[in-house]
Amino acid sequence: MASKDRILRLKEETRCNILDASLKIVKEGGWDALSMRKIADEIEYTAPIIYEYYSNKGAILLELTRKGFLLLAKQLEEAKAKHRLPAKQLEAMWLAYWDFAFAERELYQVMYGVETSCCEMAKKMPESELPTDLIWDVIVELMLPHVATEDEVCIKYYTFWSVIHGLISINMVNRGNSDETNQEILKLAISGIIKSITG
Amino acid sequence: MASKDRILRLKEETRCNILDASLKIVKEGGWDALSMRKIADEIEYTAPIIYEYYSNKGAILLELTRKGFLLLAKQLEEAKAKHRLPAKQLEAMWLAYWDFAFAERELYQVMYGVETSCCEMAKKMPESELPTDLIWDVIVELMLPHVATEDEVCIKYYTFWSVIHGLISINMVNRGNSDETNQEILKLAISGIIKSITG
DNA sequence: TTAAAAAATTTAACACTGTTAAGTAAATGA
DNA sequence: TCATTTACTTAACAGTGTTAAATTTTTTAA
Repeated sequence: MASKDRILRLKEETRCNILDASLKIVKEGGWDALSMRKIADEIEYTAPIIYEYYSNKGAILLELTRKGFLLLAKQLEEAKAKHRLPAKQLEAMWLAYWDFAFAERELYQVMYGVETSCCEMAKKMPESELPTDLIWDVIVELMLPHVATEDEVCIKYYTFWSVIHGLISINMVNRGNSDETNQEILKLAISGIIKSITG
Repeated sequence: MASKDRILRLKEETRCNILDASLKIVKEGGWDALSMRKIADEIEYTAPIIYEYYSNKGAILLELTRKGFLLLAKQLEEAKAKHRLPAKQLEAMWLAYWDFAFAERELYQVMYGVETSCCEMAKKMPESELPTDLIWDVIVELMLPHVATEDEVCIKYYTFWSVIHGLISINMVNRGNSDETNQEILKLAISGIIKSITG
């Protein structure tokens, strides 16, 4: 029965269409815009049909997450293949990682739990700059007697902030390391940047 | 009319109770568990009453966010006050930042857009370790001829990952820096860590 | 004290969400 | 052609944020 095969192929296609439709909706309106009924609209079915292909909404997110990791891995391999020296490879891979995050912004968000909605919220809130200012001032003082430009301090500040916020995020989203490991990474990173300032 | 004052005081108290109730619910069941009706239950009113105090749910989140920034700033100041040398102050402040993130996990999440729901999702997905493994291998190779232990590579890997994921998150949630600044931070951080490996 | 006005609070409703069960239409097999 | 399976839709439930109307309570004025 070749018709069985045809039907199986159609089913696989619909499974794929659901993922494509989901990603399309998310790219147009963000993760909040994604709903089962909108997906159904997009693939020209009604909502309950989707449950024939994915057990629930979470399973769709999970599948998109998986696709994201595979795509990222592929791009890391390509970046690596362009160089011979490990140092160059490593640099190229992290730059590829960076590019992936913004080229596939929505995938990166679901892969690593980067919130999307609170974007415009934290802005326009003066209190949000309080912690920044406090640390900023100490960095300026640490660089004395050299009078640092805005850009110089900015780079130092964001390097500090990135490594610490990154480590926090990673640990919060998929609690990764042991406490000792975290503390070691933290202290090494902090003292490293401080040394790069004091020379 | 002193009764006016009393009423105003009661109103202010209810405003505060709403925030307290919200945070309690979130601490018990995560951000997904927070709903207007549950808040109303907690303060022993019905849902529409809340709109007399906050224009919508977002305004409540915003107020909690503000409280978070104020509390963080306070703790940073306290950390700073414990030291004289700017280098020691800076270290203490970042460690205080770290402590705040986990002591006030829910506040940190809403302040900086750290997703909460996808926690158990990315786990148990083998593909999620693909990018990690790829980069891990190159780090091992870069450290040759020294044969690195698991822990040594782990620290290097997470330092890389933290600074880059952190910078990505910061830019995604409240798009901060210019492209040039980001690239500069990125390249400096990457080459810095690579140098710390190759010596 | 009582009637009227104002404030406080609740009930009901709307449009949406994910999800399930029941019903209907279409395709398939004998 | 008839029966059975498959495909699909409609209807419903419990939940969400939010608004308007109805109701109760409190305050004010006569």
